[in-house]
Amino acid sequence: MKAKLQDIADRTELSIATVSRALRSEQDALVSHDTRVLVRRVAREIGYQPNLLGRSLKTGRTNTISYWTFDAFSAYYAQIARQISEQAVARGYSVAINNARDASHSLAAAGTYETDFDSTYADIPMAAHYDGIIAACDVSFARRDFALVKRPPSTPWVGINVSYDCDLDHAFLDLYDGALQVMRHLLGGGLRSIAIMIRGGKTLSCDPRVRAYKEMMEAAGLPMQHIEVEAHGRSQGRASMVNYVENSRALGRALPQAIFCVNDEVAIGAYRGLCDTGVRVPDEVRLVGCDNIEDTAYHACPISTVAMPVDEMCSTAWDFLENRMREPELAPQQIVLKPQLIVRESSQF
Amino acid sequence: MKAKLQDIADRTELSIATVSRALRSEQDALVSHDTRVLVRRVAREIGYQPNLLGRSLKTGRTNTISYWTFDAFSAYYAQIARQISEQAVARGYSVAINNARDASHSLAAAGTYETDFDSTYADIPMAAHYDGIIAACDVSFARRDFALVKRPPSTPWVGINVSYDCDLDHAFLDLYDGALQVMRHLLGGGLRSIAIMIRGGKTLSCDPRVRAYKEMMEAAGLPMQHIEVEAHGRSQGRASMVNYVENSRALGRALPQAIFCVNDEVAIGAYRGLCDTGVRVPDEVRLVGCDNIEDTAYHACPISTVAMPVDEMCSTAWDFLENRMREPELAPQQIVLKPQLIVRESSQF
DNA sequence: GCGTCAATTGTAAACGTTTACAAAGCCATT
DNA sequence: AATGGCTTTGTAAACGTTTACAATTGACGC
Repeated sequence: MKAKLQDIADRTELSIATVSRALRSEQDALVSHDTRVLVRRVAREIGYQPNLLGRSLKTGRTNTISYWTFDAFSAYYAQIARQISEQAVARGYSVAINNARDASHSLAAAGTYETDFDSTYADIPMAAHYDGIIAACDVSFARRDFALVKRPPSTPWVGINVSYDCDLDHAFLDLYDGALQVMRHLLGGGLRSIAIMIRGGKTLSCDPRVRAYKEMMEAAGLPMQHIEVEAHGRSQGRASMVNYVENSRALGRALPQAIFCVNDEVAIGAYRGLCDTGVRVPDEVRLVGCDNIEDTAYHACPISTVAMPVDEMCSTAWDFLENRMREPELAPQQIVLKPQLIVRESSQF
Repeated sequence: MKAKLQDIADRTELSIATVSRALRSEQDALVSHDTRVLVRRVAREIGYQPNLLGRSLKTGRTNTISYWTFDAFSAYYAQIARQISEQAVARGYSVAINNARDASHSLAAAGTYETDFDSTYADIPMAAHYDGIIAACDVSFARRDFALVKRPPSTPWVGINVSYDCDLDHAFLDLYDGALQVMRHLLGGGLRSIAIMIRGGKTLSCDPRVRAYKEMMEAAGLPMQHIEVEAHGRSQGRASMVNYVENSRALGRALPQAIFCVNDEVAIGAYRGLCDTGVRVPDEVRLVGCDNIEDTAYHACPISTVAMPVDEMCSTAWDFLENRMREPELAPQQIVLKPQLIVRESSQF
């Protein structure tokens, strides 16, 4: 079967302990030079690979962290997952992606992410022995106390993506500020009729983007216009947009001059919906998305969006996590990163 | 610390073996009903979670498989990764995504996937104890013998995505057939000047899409036209397209009537490149991509593409893998799945 | 020749499980 | 009363490491 320490010990006529030391220790410490060379040669010859289970069981360290998320594979979240992964490899860790969507197919099918961490993160991620956790949470989660999330006690834990006003480690994006930039841009262009396109329910009441939108509209003395989508994907954005335009025409209601979409996928869907109904972008309706996924820049009419400092967020989160693993009693480490509005043709004046 | 079997044993005044049996065995086998109930109650009370490392070390099973890939997070591959993940959860497994790109930052940055499995899959995935491996390989790999890939000996292994003409388990996509459909469509529309847009080098000589393109063009007595891209991403597609159009204009050379792009990202980039240079799609140039990533359907001019049966491929691969784990001596299990051309506006006549 | 020290190696326990085997208890059959 | 079989439980070894501690060796200074 697979080679183990004992096999090397047999062949070299050394004890298993010496073999272990010869393989692990840096330089020629703890073991003579000749032994070191011999052991390593034999290890290579018989293709020895350490059994990580045995090692981890003894050391209590797995060199694996868990990335908890609601959605690892759609464009924006995939950027984050990729970054977390690459950082992991660079820092000598493996990462297990624990995707809440996987655990709830029906929810995934419906495209809704209103998932309960406690119920979907069932036994496997809880029982597995991770050295740390990076959790990217959803906006729908915002009102809950991050600290209440069920997780292995005393496992180092860092939150990313969306803010929760808690005193745990986190590297968050300032969605509120991003939305302010969008609204200043649109209002600054002289627009008076601006809608926001986002899911209803809990998300609507919690989302910092909605808060920024509301405040800016109220400050300008303008009424709020909410276009609802069932979920934050392309298809829902398109369906909702087509429906909205047709209704507006039936009612003789004017379309808004601009629509601020909760994310780029919805914006892309809305864009296509406007194409479907023959509404010109940006002449009749201006469009702004959020997240800066790659595709926004490639449309015939490139779509304005808000760029998120994903790389910085992820590497900071990793720094925080490594600090916490080294020094468990550290004070909470927190950073809130500013996004950056990117104006493209879809909202140019 | 964390609760373990011994803690339950102490509290119930049973032996550790009985506790283990009470927790694991189905029904009331091997253990009396009362004991079973008692043990489970105490386990819940003290929040017992089994230590997966200890268990796996003993049983030799980790209930984890590895997904080997060159790129887990771009749109098309993310679809596959998601499907593999969801299937894993549904079947009671965890999946570790071992991404070759993570291991080679420079390559990732360059957007080139010409990575060597042997060198990038270094120690971690080799040493980790996986029950099985699903490997999604790249076209650039096509000429090599799949069987030569370095991997833990005797670990069940299934190949997906691209064919390698080997006798190992695989669930492959018939890219050749997909490309035939594209070429029949374009030639059937009466076009005479058709280019293919793909990376040069090894990829160009190996790719079954190129083979289909060549054969069909030769059969029609038409010359091959190759537009090279540096890598198979949007930005490279755009840059290459802009460059090609400008050169053509400078040389007074006519543009091809259609371009068959190696994948959708390149097609989207090319589409944008044609917008940049003021070339109309599909009136002047027709465009066909490959993979059917979601974005293609949402552009102002929806892009024709080839839909891959990703879900079927992944669930079949999982079936194969589970069969192989159960029955190591099974004959090679193989299936080659047909893609399906989707004609959209970008190549309508 | 003896004690001290450093360098190297070995012994054995531990990490938390699972499981083969043995043991004990009980009941029914002879 | 002895035998056999069934149910339930316990004992102990094993999975492959790491590491505290002990042991051995040789060199060296006195």
